[in-house]
Amino acid sequence: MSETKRLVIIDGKSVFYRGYFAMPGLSTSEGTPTGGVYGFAVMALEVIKRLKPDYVCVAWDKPKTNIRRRLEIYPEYKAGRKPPPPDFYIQIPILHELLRAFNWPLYEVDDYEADDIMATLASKAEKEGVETILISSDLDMLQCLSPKTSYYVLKSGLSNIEHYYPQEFEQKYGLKVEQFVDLKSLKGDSSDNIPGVPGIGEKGAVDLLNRYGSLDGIYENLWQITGAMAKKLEQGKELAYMSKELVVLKRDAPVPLDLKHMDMANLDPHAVEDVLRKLEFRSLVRQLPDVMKTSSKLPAMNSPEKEQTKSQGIESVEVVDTLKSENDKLVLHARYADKAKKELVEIIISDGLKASVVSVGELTKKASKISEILKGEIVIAYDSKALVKHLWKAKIDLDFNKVFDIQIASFMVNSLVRDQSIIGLARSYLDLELEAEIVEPQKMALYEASVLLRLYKIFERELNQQESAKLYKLYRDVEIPSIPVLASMEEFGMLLDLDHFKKMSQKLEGQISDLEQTIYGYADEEFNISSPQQLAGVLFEKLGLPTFGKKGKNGAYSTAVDVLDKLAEAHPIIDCIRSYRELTKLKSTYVDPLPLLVEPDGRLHTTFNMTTAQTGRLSSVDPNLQNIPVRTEMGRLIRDGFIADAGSTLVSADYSQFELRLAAVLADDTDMIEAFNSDIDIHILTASQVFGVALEDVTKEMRYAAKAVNFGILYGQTPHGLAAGTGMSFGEAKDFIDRYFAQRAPLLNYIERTKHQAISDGYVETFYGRRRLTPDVKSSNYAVREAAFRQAINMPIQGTEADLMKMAMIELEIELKKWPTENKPRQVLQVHDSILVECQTADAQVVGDMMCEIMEKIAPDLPIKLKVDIHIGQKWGEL
DNA sequence: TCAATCACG
DNA sequence: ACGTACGTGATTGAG
Repeated sequence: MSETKRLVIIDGKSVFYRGYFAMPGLSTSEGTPTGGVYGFAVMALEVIKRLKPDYVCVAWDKPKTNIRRRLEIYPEYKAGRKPPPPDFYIQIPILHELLRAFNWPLYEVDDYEADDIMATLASKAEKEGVETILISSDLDMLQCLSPKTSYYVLKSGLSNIEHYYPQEFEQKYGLKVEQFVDLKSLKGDSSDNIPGVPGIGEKGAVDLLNRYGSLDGIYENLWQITGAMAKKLEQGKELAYMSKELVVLKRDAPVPLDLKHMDMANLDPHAVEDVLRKLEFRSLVRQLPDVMKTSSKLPAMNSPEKEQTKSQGIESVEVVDTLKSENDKLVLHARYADKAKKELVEIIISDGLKASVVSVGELTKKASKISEILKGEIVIAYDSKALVKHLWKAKIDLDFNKVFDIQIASFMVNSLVRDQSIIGLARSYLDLELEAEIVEPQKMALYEASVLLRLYKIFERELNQQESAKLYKLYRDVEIPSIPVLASMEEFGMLLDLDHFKKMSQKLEGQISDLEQTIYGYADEEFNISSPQQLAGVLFEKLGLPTFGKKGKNGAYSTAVDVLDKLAEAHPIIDCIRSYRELTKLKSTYVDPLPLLVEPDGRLHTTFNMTTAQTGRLSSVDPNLQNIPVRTEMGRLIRDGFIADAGSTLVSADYSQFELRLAAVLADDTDMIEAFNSDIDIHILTASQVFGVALEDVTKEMRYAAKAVNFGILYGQTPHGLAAGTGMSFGEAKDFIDRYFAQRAPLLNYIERTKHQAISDGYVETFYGRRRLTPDVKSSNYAVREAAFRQAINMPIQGTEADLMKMAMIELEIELKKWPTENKPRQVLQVHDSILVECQTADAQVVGDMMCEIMEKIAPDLPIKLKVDIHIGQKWGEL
């Protein structure tokens, strides 16, 4: 380990008060109040146990009258603060006694607040090369953050702590630490009564600082700022600079950094015990031996399993090639700088006994060594998709035949576990409390790596539970192999026509403002059309339109499309509102944000989530490319902005009637299967059967009704829902469904069978064994229970679709990799029943044929013909 | 942070 | 008398 020493500086009063309010009225049997001291003692023991400091000291706030410096600047500073309660002063001598026992010096200085003292000491420690951890509850301390100084913020409640390194700060605020003071100067702080610039809040301040860098920067560039913002800034200039003086911490407090007097080596455990006993803190006395015994800087994790004890003392080693596990298993873990996992910090390779840490900068240099080490080993990872994308950048490949992904495994074993993070899984499966706030980020990854090894054993066994090991097969042959396919799609991305988006935005802008004016005209007032509340007010109160009694949870009348559709005849404003909704949705969700997400390669890179949808489907985020509009004319124009590169072409392959075909298979409905296999229009067939007319006599309306039921059935629809969705009356809908099931008895049988399985087995599953647990079918709440049944009915259908799509993508990828020419075709997107490929224009036809072939033949064992439609074009919108 | 709304399959 | 179609993600307004 390194030689770096660690100093903890505690804001004494802040900690004291936290205990005081958390333990109101705590006292000894003699009646001495001890709440605040207790809070301090709890914190002190935590500090020793968790942080293993080499030095500790305490800073103390002088009473308000002694902070002349700030009061001279602004007499209202900290106005409104209540004086300390009466039993506060009684406890101070007791606290001093406790501090003496710990041998922790206490610093208080006239005219300097505790914050200033802490900042001063932290600066001095930094110069000495000492790592500092600050503990307080005032966010002003954040300005002290540096690579060597971190900050624990105490929040309300006893265990509510947030730990900040500069990294966390920058992530949370989107600002550099140096900008913090300017942020406060702008937005003010009501708790300290710091004014800031009136009218500017957090968001405005952050925005300004991002644009102009600093307070000075903002005022130098004031001429660039327009409108209300400029006015506010101009008028608030003096207040802003005065606030800055109040906020900025003084680092010249006359206190020495006297490490000898803070040294933990001087702590006398017996003296501490005596004081704690005297104060009747019995539970703390009991904890004491446990707190004092550990001295290592890298604490061992508490491990319920004996077999692993040896491996818990992880150490960081320099030389990567000393790592070669004895049992063919290595954990490969990544630490990221951001939540989206876009920026890698380092990777950790560990066999459970020791660990190597490779920073991102060294990754390429050590690539061949790392590849060699991983070769032949089972590689245990969490979110290997995010990880492998970073490895590929460094020219390191992963053999996914040997990868065990904990996140995927956990999700397949039980997707209902609320917290599927590593910390959450450690809690659920290992009964281990890993507190992210307590462990430093740098070491957290090491802890997590050792946890992953233990989770591996559990999930490996769980996946193989059933005699047939169906779930494990699905995991090994479908889920894991689809990871590199998806990773490669994410990495490749989709090309955007930025010019197209710009033009569209301008066009929409104009149309929307026209609609606004028309709507205001009808309403005879200006209001926020996007606010359902205000809109309801205009429609139902001012214009007196009928409400159909549909209300939301907050009691307001609904203005959703189905309501608006019914009102279309009643007032011309309705149609404008429908258009307004459509256009603003398109503009603010797609047209404006998408171009901003384009990366330097001109492409949009989504992330596919494999562990979100409870049915096994993928989801797509940042951005979501699976809900790009297509249903309306305007919407489809957005797809025209998704294009193929020069010389390239897009090819799409869509499964036709995918879910209905699968429902037929799962229900073993030979009529339906036969119809699909002979290419009969299923909705016409259904209509003819239900209405009792010949195929050729089925009208458009009859087919439409039949189609609605065919789809509704997949979700367990009720007569009421069908009526609402189609405009039938309740009686007609009920009648229709009855006749439907008379013709499709196997489907009804499937529904009953599935509901029964959900109750008796506690889960339902897809054709390939993917499971969804169904505890809610036993709920005593009618609505919850019925909803659970509908989910259970739908899951095998939607889930089998998801399984087959992944298989198809894996097969397709294998074939595309064999492509003979330099520019191989690439899969770029999956949207539940369709796959999009970008390829050389000359290859398009052949690629289309190949996709069709692979997808239709993906499951020869399935007793139904699958049908795939191919489309080719330059723009997605053309397909 | 939640509810409402609406985009997709 | 209930409460009414499955699976997602993003934006907006409002407390």
